[in-house]
Amino acid sequence: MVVETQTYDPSASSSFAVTVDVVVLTMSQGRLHVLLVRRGVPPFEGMWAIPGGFKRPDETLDEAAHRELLEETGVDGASLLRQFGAYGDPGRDPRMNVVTVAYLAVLRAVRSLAAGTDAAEAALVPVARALGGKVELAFDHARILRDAVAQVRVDLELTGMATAFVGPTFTLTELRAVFEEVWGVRLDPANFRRSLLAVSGWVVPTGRRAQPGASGGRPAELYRAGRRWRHGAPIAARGTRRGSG
Amino acid sequence: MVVETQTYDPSASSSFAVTVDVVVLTMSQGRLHVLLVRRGVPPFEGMWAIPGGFKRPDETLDEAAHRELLEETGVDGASLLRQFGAYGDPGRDPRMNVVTVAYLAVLRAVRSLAAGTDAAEAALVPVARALGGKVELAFDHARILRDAVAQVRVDLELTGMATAFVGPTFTLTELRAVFEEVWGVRLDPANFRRSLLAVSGWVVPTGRRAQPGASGGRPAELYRAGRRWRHGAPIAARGTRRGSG
DNA sequence: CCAAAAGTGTTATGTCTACACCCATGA
DNA sequence: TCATGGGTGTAGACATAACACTTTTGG
Repeated sequence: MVVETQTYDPSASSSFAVTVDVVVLTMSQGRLHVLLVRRGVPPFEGMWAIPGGFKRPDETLDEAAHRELLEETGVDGASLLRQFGAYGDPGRDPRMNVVTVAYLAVLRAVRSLAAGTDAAEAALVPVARALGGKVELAFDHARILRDAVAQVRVDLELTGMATAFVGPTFTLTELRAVFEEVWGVRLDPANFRRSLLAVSGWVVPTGRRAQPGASGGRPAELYRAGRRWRHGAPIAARGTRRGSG
Repeated sequence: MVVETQTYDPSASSSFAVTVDVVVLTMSQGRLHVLLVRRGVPPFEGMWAIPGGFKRPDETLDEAAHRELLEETGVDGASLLRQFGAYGDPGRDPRMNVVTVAYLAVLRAVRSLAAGTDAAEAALVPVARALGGKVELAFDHARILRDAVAQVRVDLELTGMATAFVGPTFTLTELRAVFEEVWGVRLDPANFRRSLLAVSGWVVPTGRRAQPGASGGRPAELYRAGRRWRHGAPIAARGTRRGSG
């Protein structure tokens, strides 16, 4: 058995470029969308890619992810940002050795995100389309996106990630739509409501009510995220599977 | 809003050394243990560290982790190996910019692991001791070990990681001990048995029986891991918490 | 025979699901 | 007043926890 103490002898180490890629997910028109940018230079010129950039030596990986998110979306601060994987296959970038650390950012639909950007360079793409083979992604970004979506499905059950998809106040129907879309299930509104309200702390009623839609209906109560959206599950994933995701 | 396409312009990137650290966890005398190596050179000379080494440009991160595990323990092949985090804080290595990708390896107690090694250079240390402030770990390895243990607790519920702690055949009492130790709970043997056997596929009876201990007792049936130890949970974590972990 | 450990049965309690029903609104 | 969507009640199915009891071994 060889015991190799970690010496970091420079002669034994190759150097890599380290990047941080941020998979920005959001709900738009009831569907899960991902923010993609179109590459303007080779390699993979013209193809869509997950936004990202180089890590600087004087910042942590988390800080680099925050910086990238800010640069790409203008969103700052306590936005939900979660590291979920590192990718370093040889040849994943044809020009140099690159190891990328992938982050997941969950945002509520930001209109300035699509509006304020030249559509040819950045766009919100439905995840189903981005992974459906229609859109060819640069590098190994299809794999990274697949892993990101898998991570969301797990985190939705284990953490309070769901509220990051909706606004500061929300109706339970809006929140339920997040679970239904990400998990590809249909949840009973009555039981969903009880699951969340059974344990005090998940959501807090604001006392205000939302405007009903044009077709009428009783106005829904507005809630805000409670203290303990981390860790523990408000609802279990073992719902009835829908036809498609 | 700045749309920064990923150009990998070398002038914009700094170079990093990339290492792979492998947190080897195993059960020994009923307690969770971690394999640590003692550093023979500065920095942190004489302190304990998580084994690891440099990633080579021509191998994937997973391959690097497998190679490190083989070099450290002699264990090869389909051993349970799982990436769980990347660490790149500036200054985490005082000499150079290092980003490390951390892996979790779960092994059943290998006697050659402790026996075949000079005790001054590698040792199995109880996790409680390694994280209890008694043992000072090099670099940010205390944080990495904490994250690894947190990951095991989650994976034990979400995947079939538990069987990786025991031998190719095992009694249900052995398997239950893994859950009890990692989660810090006390589980009812009767209900634990039912939980696993209720869904066929988790464990498969071999027909053979284990030898009872010196103090007698009915010999336990021997099982082997079933096909579907991934994904889904054989047992939920919401057990009664014990006094200590 | 007794102690110890494995395995089985039983029951009270809790949780989840499905669905019926009531409430508040727009048109 | 009707359609629409939000909110409440409830009975049956199912899962969980607690614990008494039986089985099989060593001494």
